[in-house]
Amino acid sequence: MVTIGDVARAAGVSRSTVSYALSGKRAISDEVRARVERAVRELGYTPNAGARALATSQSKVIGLLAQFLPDEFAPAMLQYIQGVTDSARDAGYDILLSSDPNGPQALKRITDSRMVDGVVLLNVAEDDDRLPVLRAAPQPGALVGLPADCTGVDVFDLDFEEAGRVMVEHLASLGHRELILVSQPEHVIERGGAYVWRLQNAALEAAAARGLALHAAFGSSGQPEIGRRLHALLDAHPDATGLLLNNEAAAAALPTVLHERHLSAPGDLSVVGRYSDEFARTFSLPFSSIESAPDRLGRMAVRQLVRRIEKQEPESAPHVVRFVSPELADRGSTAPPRRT
Amino acid sequence: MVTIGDVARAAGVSRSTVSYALSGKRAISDEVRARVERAVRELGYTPNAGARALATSQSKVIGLLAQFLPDEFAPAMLQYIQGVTDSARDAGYDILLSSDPNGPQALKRITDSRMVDGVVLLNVAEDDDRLPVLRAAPQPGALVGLPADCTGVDVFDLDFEEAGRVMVEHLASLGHRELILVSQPEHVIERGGAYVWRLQNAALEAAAARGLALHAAFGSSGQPEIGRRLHALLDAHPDATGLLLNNEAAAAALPTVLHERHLSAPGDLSVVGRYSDEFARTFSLPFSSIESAPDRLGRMAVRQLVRRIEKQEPESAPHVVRFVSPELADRGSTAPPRRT
DNA sequence: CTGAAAGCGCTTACAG
DNA sequence: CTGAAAGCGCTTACAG
Repeated sequence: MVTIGDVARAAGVSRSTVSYALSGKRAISDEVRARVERAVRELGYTPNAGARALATSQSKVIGLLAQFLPDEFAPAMLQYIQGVTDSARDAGYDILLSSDPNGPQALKRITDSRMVDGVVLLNVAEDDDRLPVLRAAPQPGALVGLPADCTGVDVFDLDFEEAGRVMVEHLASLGHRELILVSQPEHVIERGGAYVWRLQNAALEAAAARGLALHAAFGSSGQPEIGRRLHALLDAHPDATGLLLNNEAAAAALPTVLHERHLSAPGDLSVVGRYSDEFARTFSLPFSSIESAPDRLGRMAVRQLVRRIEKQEPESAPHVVRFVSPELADRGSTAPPRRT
Repeated sequence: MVTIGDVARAAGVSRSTVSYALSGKRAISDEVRARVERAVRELGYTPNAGARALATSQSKVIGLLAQFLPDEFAPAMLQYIQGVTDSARDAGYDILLSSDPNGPQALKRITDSRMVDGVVLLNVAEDDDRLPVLRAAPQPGALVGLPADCTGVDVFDLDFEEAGRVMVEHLASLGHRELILVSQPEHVIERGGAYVWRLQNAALEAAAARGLALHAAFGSSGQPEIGRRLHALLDAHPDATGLLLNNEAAAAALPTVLHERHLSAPGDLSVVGRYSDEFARTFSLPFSSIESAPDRLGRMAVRQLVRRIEKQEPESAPHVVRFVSPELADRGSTAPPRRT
């Protein structure tokens, strides 16, 4: 392999001069710089990442701790990953992707070995067992998802409370009086997916404040269960005129369910989901929905993380907890309820 | 940070002894080993990855070159990624994920800098511009997807030709005489997605051999275009009784299209897709399909790559091109055609 | 069975 | 404006 020594020899300068010429960290005469650049080009020199990391204590790599949980919704995950990798690249960082089911152990190894300069955690649970490890690590961390305790980390999440309110108020203002809310499976909550509660409780409160009936239920995360569940809920609440979905699988299954019941939205039922626009387009989902903005959240997390890594902020600038406000993408699946 | 020197001091031995005790590369007395292990545990020592990589010329990292193309189907991508990361972890490797739109440049940087010991390429095109870079790199590479020229790399792909034949023959044997095949968008082909041709040509041949009419068409990769396209195709070929889908978005859109046309499968139309079982479950797709096995392909690629990296095979063992044979998952969406 | 030392390829004070 | 040298934290021949 070609090393900095080869470049130095070819350019007729010292290795340190090559290093400085490349980093720009001290003034170099135009002539020498040109010779170095030429040698770099001709030899095809790329610095050895391990050597550089060892010398600088900086790897220029960000760790991305994802968990591919069987009962959580995979496609959304890719969008988070995409937001993170894209913005990391823009900032000059590579991504080390871990999907180890043993999150704390993987995180400890990755941070202790100094493979990464910082870490983004996806799928953060209310009481996430990776957080103690992250707080003990020397590198900064950014989370996508809101834990109970946010000390020592930067946190980014959709404002699920506001999302619940927006969903309910949108249908209330159209005149609906009885709604069904289908949430994620109970496993997700048990695992600490507090966002399910956050949306549901806010929706219940908003419904109570407006005098609406809101039937809150859990749904599973795949077929055929979720389809049966939707049928059962529609059977159980025949007078409900609005359906709120905080469950991507339910949204994906709903067109078929409506077909089977000979119903259509918004004629027979107004529907509001909570998922990304990308998801809606790819899966032909014709329902209005709260944009869950996974790519945007991933980008926000990386940008803040990079700011910390590069200490653009004072050493221990206060950590942030930032919520993306929900926006309703209107796809025409809501209308005033049919008079009964 | 705690270094091997700290461990050595705590255990009262030399740094080399610590290294050997940890690697097992030479005999160590039980007593010394115990002292070392204790010190490692108490100090929480993890070797510095950069230093180790520099000393051994091995990073224990595999590069994963994915491309998040806007008109290709995202959810399938996550399954490839999952197969790759999971099997890499099993083999003791971490994953460096690159989604750089400039694939050749990213690949060159990652390999030249010795960040990775080997590379897996996803989304491989017929004439993939990353291949020259990969062949010139000192690390081995494994591909998911079949390029025109396979020299110097290990290649894994679904047997799309056989898939086309299986689809046609399955419907032929049920008595269908006129079929429609919806492929990926033309962009995908122009970009070098030769698998589209491979499946289509084999299907056309099989149809010709059996005396069937097969209307081959392209479809777009998202809504609402793909829905309109399906309607148009069904309008144009009213006598077709079988529908073959080599296009995930089309499969996702079809339930709604059938609903809108008051058709059902297999009563009015027999349908066979080509996608993964995971995809079918998540998106409530009730159609029989050829299993595309993304996770399996990812695993195969990594296993072969690791074998090369670790030279378990003779230095330049012949490179492999391995096809996964298509299996038809029966979800009950095919039947003999309705008599007209 | 163990240790002292060289070397991996960089960066960065230190000197001039 | 440039160079010689130390040092980052490992591994591994070399010696005993």
